[in-house]
Amino acid sequence: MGRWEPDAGDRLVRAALDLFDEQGYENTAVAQIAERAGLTKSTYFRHFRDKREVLFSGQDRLLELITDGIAGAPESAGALGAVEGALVAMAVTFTQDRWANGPRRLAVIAANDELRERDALKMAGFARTMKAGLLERGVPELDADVASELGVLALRRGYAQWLEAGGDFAEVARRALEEVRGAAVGLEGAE
Amino acid sequence: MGRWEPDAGDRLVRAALDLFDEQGYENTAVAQIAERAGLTKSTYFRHFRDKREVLFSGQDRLLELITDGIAGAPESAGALGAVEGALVAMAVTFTQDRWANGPRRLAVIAANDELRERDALKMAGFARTMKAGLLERGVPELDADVASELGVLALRRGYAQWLEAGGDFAEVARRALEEVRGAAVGLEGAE
DNA sequence: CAAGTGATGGGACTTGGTCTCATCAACCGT
DNA sequence: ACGGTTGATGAGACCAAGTCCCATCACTTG
Repeated sequence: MGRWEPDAGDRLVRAALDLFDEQGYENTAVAQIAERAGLTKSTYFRHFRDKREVLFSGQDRLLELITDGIAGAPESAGALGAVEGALVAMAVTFTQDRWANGPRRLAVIAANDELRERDALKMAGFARTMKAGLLERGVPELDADVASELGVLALRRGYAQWLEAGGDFAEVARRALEEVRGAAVGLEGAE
Repeated sequence: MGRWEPDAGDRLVRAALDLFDEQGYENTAVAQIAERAGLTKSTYFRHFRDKREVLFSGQDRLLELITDGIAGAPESAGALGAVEGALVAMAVTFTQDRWANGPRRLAVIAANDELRERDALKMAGFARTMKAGLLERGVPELDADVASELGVLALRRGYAQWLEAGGDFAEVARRALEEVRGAAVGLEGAE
C-alpha cells in the first residue's frame, strides 16, 4: 500500500473537511482538495466516486455491521431487539479516528443541500439494509418497515446525543432506541 | 402566460419521462430533453433547477399541503391524528393530471441512484415539514420525530398501494397510517 | 537486472449548470 | 397606429464535475 506518501484517502478527507469548513462546499473545487492533499484530480476520483462522497467514506462498512448485528441478535429477540443489535454493532466504527471529525462533518453537511441529499440517501440505505435483515429473520414486511424506520431515527438521535454528551455509543444508542420505542407505542389512533 | 407555445414545463416533463424511459436517465442529456420539447437548454434550466428536478416538480406544493393539513387538524387530535390530516390534504394533488405518470415515474426513479438520492431528500423534507407542524401544535419533540417518520412511511406505503389498486387516495393513505400505527404500538422492547 | 504491478500524473473530452446579452411576441398607454 | 415595456425564450461563453486513456515512476519479484 504505502509506496508513496501513505494514507492518500485520509489526507483527502482532511483536506476536504478543512476547505469546506474555511470557504464552504460550493466554493471549493475538487482540484483544490487534491492539491492541498498533495495529489491531483485524477487521484481524487480514484478514491471517491464524486465530490460529495469524501464526507461519507466508510459508510459501506456500516452496512455490513448492520447486517451482521441483526443476524447475530438472539433468536428470541423481536424486530426492535434485532435493530438494537445493529446499533450496538455500529458502535465500533463510531469510536475510531475516522469519526473524530464528527461535529465538523455534521455542520458542513447541514449547511449544504447537495450534502444533505447524499446524507438522506445514506440513511435510506441504512433503513433498507435493516429491513432486509429483518425480513431474513422472518419478520413480517410491515413490522420490518416500521422497525427499520424507527431504528434509523434512533440512530440519528443517538448519534447527535453522543456527539454532544459523549460516553459509550452503544449505550447511548440503546437508550435512544428505547426512547423512540416508548414514544411509538404511546401513539394514539387518529380518531 | 401563454404567449408562445403554452405549457413549456409540462412539455419538458413529458419529454424527459419519455427519454428516460427509452434510453435511461444517464444516457439522456438535458439538451436532448429540451430539443424534444421544442426548447433549448437555457429554457430547461429556467423551469427546473437541475436535471433531476424535472421528475419532482410540484412537490413544493405538497409541503404547503402538509403544513395546512396539520395545522387544520382538530385540536383534540393527537400527533398521528394531525399527520393523518396532512396525508388527506395531499390527496388533492395526487389525483391531478400531473401524477398520471406515477408508475413510469416511480420506475425511472428506482432505476437510478442519482434519482433515488433526490427522492430520499424529498421524503426527508416531508418529514421535516410534518415535524415542524407538530411542534407548532405543541407536540413534544420526541413524539413529533416519531410521528413524522411514521407518517412518511405511511405516505410511501399508501402511495404504492394506491398506484397498484387505485381508489381514493385519502382513504388508502388513512388505512396505511392506521396499519403502520398498529405495527408500531405492537413493538416489544429489546430485552 | 529485466519484467511486472499498482498508485499516481496529465490532459483531452463530455455534460451539468451559470451567466449575460440579444430577440421577439404580446400588452399598454397615448 | 405607434413606441415603450414586459416576460419568456435563444444563443453562446464559461467553469467545474466526472470519465477515459495513456504515460510515468516506485517498488517488487523472478
